[in-house]
Amino acid sequence: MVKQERAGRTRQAVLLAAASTFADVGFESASLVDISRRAGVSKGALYFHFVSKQALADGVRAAAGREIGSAALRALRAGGPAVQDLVDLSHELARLLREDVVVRAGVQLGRAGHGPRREHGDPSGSGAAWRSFTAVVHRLLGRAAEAGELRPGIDRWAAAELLTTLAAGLVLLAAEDTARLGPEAVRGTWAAALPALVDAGRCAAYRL
Amino acid sequence: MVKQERAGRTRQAVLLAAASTFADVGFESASLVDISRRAGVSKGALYFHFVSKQALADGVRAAAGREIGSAALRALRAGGPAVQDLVDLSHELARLLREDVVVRAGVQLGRAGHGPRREHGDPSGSGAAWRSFTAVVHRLLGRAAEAGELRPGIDRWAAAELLTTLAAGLVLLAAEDTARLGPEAVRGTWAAALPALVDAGRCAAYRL
DNA sequence: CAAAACATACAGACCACCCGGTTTGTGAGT
DNA sequence: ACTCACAAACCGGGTGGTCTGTATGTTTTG
Repeated sequence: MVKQERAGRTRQAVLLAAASTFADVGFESASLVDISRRAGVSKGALYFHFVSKQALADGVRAAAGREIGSAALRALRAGGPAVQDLVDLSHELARLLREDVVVRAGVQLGRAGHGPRREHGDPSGSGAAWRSFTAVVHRLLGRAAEAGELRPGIDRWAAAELLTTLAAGLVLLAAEDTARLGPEAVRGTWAAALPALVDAGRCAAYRL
Repeated sequence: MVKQERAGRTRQAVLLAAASTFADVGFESASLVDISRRAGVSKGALYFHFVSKQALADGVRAAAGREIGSAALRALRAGGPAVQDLVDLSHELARLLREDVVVRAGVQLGRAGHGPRREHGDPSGSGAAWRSFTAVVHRLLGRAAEAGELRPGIDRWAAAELLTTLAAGLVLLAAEDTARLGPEAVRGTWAAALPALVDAGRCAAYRL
């Protein structure tokens, strides 16, 4: 029952090595020997912390989910103009995707999505992740609508799904060209998409 | 020296079986025995037509590329209002993705993108496919701008990349929920996104 | 010293690819 | 028209290698 703190370090090392390997070559092509070598531990140590390869992937996804979730929470709590908060959130997520291997591996594992077929309950399919992303966006849009920031007569759910689709598109395209997650690229996307949400005249009011 | 026509049939059968298998379980998890069983031929026949598993995947991608390319060409040739042509093209692509296993497998193979690392020349990375998609959209937007359909002062390249990103997003999200490629879903996306391209008043002029 | 944490060796399975052999079609020669 | 020779097309078992997961032994830590 005595947890050792060294264990935490190796667990983290394994998680990091796994994330970087998954991000590099994908789930199926990643081998556990390779991961354990990168982590500087043995396969036995790996299996001590994660009972299976799938559990390892789940661990990576969970860690990525925690990071993304906390970013979303911060955006919900920030009390600025809601659309501005939305823009800021997108930049923060892009930064995570650029710089954080765990996040990158997490969404990448969601993309391929070919483990054992997720069944009905499906608590961990990446579909749920995107749905909750849409929900966050929808709440921010609600605040924006109250403040009169949005074009009148806009369907907030449709707009939220639009932004979700855009985010998913960036994720997909970034797999081939990481520059699409750079600040300028995100800014450009916003510049093109913002008129769908906000009156053309007011677009200049936001710092993209 | 003389091609037999039975060969064409088996080659096609193998291609179809491979597409459906790849679409189901992904490239890595697909086994050649399984594919040949589904095609109703032997492993030897498979290897007669495709020298390697990678070649098989390339064949599927090429076939999918041909279908998508011809749809794009049709859209470029159709002489209607350019924005309407764009909408119609999107519906056609969505239909292909819904109903055509080969197309579905083709983009799916592009998504995972974890074969032997594509090098510099990279003629077959899916990045190139998306780029040429952007180019098609850009040309259609050019026609639309000439006809005065677009909002003034729009950056056509940025708009084309926006639509490409949207398409990529739909592809990614459709992997989890095929309904997103249904006509109503596509229509909804257009309804939300069109104001970014066209003056709000004129949106009603298009049949989404 | 006991349990936790880690290492090593091995078992069992799978898979891509190879290869010798068989069948099927085709065109030339008669 | 009929055979024959040859190549295209197809078959299916074998092979080498790799991979996940387990079983068992060793060190580290509270």
